[in-house]
Amino acid sequence: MPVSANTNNALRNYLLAALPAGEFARIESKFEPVSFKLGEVLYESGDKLDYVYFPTTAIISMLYVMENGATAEIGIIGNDGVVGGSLFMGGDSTTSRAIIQSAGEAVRMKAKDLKCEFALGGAFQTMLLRFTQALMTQISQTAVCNRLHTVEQQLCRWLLLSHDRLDSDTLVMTHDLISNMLGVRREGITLAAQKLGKKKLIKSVRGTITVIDRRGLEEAACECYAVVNGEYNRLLGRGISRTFG
Amino acid sequence: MPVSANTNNALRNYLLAALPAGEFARIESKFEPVSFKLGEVLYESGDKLDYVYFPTTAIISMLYVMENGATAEIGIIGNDGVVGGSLFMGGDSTTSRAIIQSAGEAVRMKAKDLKCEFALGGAFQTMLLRFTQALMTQISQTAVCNRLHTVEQQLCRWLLLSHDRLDSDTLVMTHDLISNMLGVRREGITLAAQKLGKKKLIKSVRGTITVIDRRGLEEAACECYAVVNGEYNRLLGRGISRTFG
DNA sequence: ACGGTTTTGTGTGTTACCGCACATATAAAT
DNA sequence: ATTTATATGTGCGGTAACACACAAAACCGT
Repeated sequence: MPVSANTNNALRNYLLAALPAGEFARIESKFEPVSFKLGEVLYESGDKLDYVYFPTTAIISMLYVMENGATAEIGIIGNDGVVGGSLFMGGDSTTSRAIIQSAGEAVRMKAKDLKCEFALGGAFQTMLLRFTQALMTQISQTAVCNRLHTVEQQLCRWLLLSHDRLDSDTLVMTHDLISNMLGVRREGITLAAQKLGKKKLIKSVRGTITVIDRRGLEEAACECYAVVNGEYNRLLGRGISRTFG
Repeated sequence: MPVSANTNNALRNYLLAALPAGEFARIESKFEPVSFKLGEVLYESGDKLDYVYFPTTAIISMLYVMENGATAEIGIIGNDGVVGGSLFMGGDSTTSRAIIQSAGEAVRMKAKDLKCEFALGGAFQTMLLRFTQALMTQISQTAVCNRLHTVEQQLCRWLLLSHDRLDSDTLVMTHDLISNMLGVRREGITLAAQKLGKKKLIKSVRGTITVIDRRGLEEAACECYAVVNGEYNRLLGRGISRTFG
């Protein structure tokens, strides 16, 4: 019986890994591993949520879809968080779509189980609330960034947030997909990526973007990235950022 | 001893008014009435929060202030909500400034008392969580709106959100202040307000904006307003919108 | 009634991004 | 190897919002 596989998997999620051993042991049996492909939809706007997902290697993007089909990203969630938090907040659905931005694994938990555990009020509850607070900061900063910054700056922020939640330096992602996330034209991303390429910060080749100069990317980004990263560190108690020195 | 004054005051906040009588009675003594002038700052970005505020007639705007001084609004909170929710979420501060957008009253509660009551896990907790979820929708929609919609549409959304939280049809607010909220130029607001004026939706005269045709304003707005309003109704169980049949 | 302040109105030139059209390059399919 | 699909590059006209500079009101205190 491969219990340890399940366990190790779940522990790749920082939120779960930070739980006291006893508490983790209690809820461990509620987890079920799941695997996702790029572009897969976890749930649509308005869907009743049956599960919450704790990503271990996958990255999920929360997208709002307008009536005319235009999209804009609200937030990015990786192995530092949980998708479907509105469940314990009392809503059973959200107004956004959750889509896999980077293929990988997660563990999921039944909505009912989550609500039970949350109601117990221990470290698990504290952690979920703190993460929600961090997510709110990310969403807020997305709003600000959308208002005040250039596409190039926003691309930097987006790449950094994604890079933080990824093992590799290479993102499997087309300009077109990124343009959906940032809510701009595909050509705008191509242009911005070219500029960043000329500055030797990234390398963009057909369907992949590789981060070359992480430090330089941070400097090219607006303050929004640093604010979000700072709050994640403050609230969740450790850096998932790869910032050096 | 004017206990009833205090009581009635607090009950003008829908969140508190919706509490079961017993629960309200228990926490009633923790409330302290406060009065605010336009432009007053409840707290700055990074400040440690000593109180949470339940507006009764005041309206509060959550503003993000950039390093260069530019500002953008994240959300609007009136008598349908609570300011300082990050307290029970586990952060003791936020990255935004809370500023009085419309003068009026509120009741406040000590941070410590709030945390205690929240931990009890009753209707009060449920309500705080549900409101937080509604607020997240508002913030998300602000992000989307900032990305995809014109200043005129955004002005409509903003006016509607403010109007919903106000007794009067007249907002005491200069174009300059609104421009700070929406993160655009003052001239942009003047132009947009003129257009809405020509359509007979509002009347804008030196420091005040009066809503003339509420229904028309809703039609001129992007879908963002309706989405936010819908979620508030769904999650908080009653409409604060003034939408007619 | 007066001068000072605040608020709003208007014009000019600039810029970032959009929408569209299409050329080119890279990968996958047969 | 050739076709087909997908991804990226590039150019051009259009537009919404910008920055800056003032003019014209509306209100305020004395």
